[in-house]
Amino acid sequence: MDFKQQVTTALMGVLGDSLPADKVAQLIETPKTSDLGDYAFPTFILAKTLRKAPQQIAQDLVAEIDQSGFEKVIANGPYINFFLDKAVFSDQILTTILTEGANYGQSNLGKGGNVPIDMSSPNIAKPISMGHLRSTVIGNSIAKIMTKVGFNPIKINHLGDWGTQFGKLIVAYKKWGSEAAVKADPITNLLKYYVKFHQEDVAHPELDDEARAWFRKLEAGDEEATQLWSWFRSESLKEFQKIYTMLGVEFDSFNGEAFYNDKMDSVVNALEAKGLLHESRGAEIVDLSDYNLNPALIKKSDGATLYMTRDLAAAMYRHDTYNFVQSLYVVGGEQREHFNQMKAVLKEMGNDWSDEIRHIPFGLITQGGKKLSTRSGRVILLEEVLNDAVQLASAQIEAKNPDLPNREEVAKQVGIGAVIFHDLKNDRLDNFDFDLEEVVRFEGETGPYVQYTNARAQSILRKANQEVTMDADLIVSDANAWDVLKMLSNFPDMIIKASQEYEPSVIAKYALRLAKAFNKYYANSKILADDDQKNARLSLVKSVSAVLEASLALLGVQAPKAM
RNA sequence: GUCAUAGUAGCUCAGCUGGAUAGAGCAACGGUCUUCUAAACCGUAGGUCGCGAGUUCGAAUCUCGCCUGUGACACCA
Repeated sequence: MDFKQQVTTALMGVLGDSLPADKVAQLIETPKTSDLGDYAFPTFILAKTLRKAPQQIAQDLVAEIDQSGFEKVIANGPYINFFLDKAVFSDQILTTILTEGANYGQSNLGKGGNVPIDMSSPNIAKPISMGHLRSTVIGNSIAKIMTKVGFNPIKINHLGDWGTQFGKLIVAYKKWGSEAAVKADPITNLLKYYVKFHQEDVAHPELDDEARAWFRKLEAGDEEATQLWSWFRSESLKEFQKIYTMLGVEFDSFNGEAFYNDKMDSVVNALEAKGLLHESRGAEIVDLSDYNLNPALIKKSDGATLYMTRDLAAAMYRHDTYNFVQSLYVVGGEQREHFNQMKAVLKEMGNDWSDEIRHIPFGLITQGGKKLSTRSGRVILLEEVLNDAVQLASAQIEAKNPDLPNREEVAKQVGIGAVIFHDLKNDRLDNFDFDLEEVVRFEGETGPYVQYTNARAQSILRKANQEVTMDADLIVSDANAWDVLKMLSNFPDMIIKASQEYEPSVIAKYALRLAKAFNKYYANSKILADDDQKNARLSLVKSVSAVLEASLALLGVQAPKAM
């Protein structure tokens, strides 16, 4: 039964023709606190047509309304407050969750449509930083959320595996590098060579010429250059894989920039054929003044292609390959203009599917208020942050629960869970200043708080020593349980909201509120008391755990059964 | 300068398709472990919702202007 529909029907019974049903449904709101009821209807809009004070209207309507099926319906000032029948609600929601299990909240809005998601995308030979973490975990969570509403996401790691920096890298490696060092610690040493190159080329500008020459060789398919490039790439990837494993993120494609090398000519040709390409200041551009945008640079004055060219090729490749219903790019907000340009160019080419391309921007991470950058040395290495977090979690377990079995495993789940959750709990667009203590906090509104709540629920289920049955009605009448039951019923709506807004924080905030409601119930009620509602209470605990675990899963956070 | 994005408690943020006394967490202060995991729970204190107009029965929420922060503004990605 749809409870909101029940309220709408009741209202329509007394409103007559004064308001259409969809308008009524739209006006029904959820009061801030349970003591004001479960649904409320404000009567202000009726004041004009009925020529009565809203307070009076509320009273009059309540007197006429059919209250059957509700616990009570009362007038409260200008509002009509509806209190649902708690027994019916309790039984219905708990039965639904126990029956559907992990499928609770699943829908098929997406009808199986393909949704490529451009995410993570680190640069070869450079370490993965906190900035990449955002794209990785946001993209991963969106993929899970999209799956839950029936889409088929395709996670694409658009690696930064091409560009002039590879010329520099090859020069540096040949001058100062060693195979053994790269094999032992690829990222650290490749980065070292790269940095040394930039130090040396100040005094020795001829290095830049060498680098350019090597990059040209690479582009021409020179065997040695290609072999080195491919080796750097695979060593880097191995290193990245360690971090992805820690984060529990998997990809469907690692087609990066290099993959589109042979696909750019056709883009340029197509633009030319449609007469969109213009020469300006020596470069080839597409004019976008109709869109109030700067021109899109397709070719540099030296004839070389650019980021835009490559992304256009990638966009078209993804369209042709996946026939997507949406194409997402989880990329920092500073690239807004770029994606607007890209969509505009595709549109100019006559591709109306360009409307289904969505840039999912996110805020910047700063340190001490300053932007991070590899060159200036302000980098926060993700691996270090994750390791620190695991260590802190381990210390926490030592202090709180030293007898816990498989402590190391749990420390990883909790430490890394804290980092991921911290990144996802706020609006994507919020900037945040990096503070390790803040990121790996275990108390308050954090991932570990949600995990801990679930661990407590699991602990009760273990101690109960009895299976939850659905033989009798699952009625939990405890007042403290009411908010928990209502929170449980909200989960499907939250998933839909999160999917429409591409906002994992919707799920994270929901999980926090559910956990909070459950902890309050837990602190005030004896769940394992032997009375006739014990089975019902256990079904509530089981449902809470199921939904908490499902929520964490949507965020890509693990849920240990004990911690 | 243009465009985008943000400004809510000491700090970090919810709330923003208009609605009932503006909510959390952290930090501070004070309570609760002989009873299901105290990574928890309860309480106290803390706010001109950047500023000023406008629309409305009603504005943190919508419109306009201003101030401040951040980002982007063609040959990087």
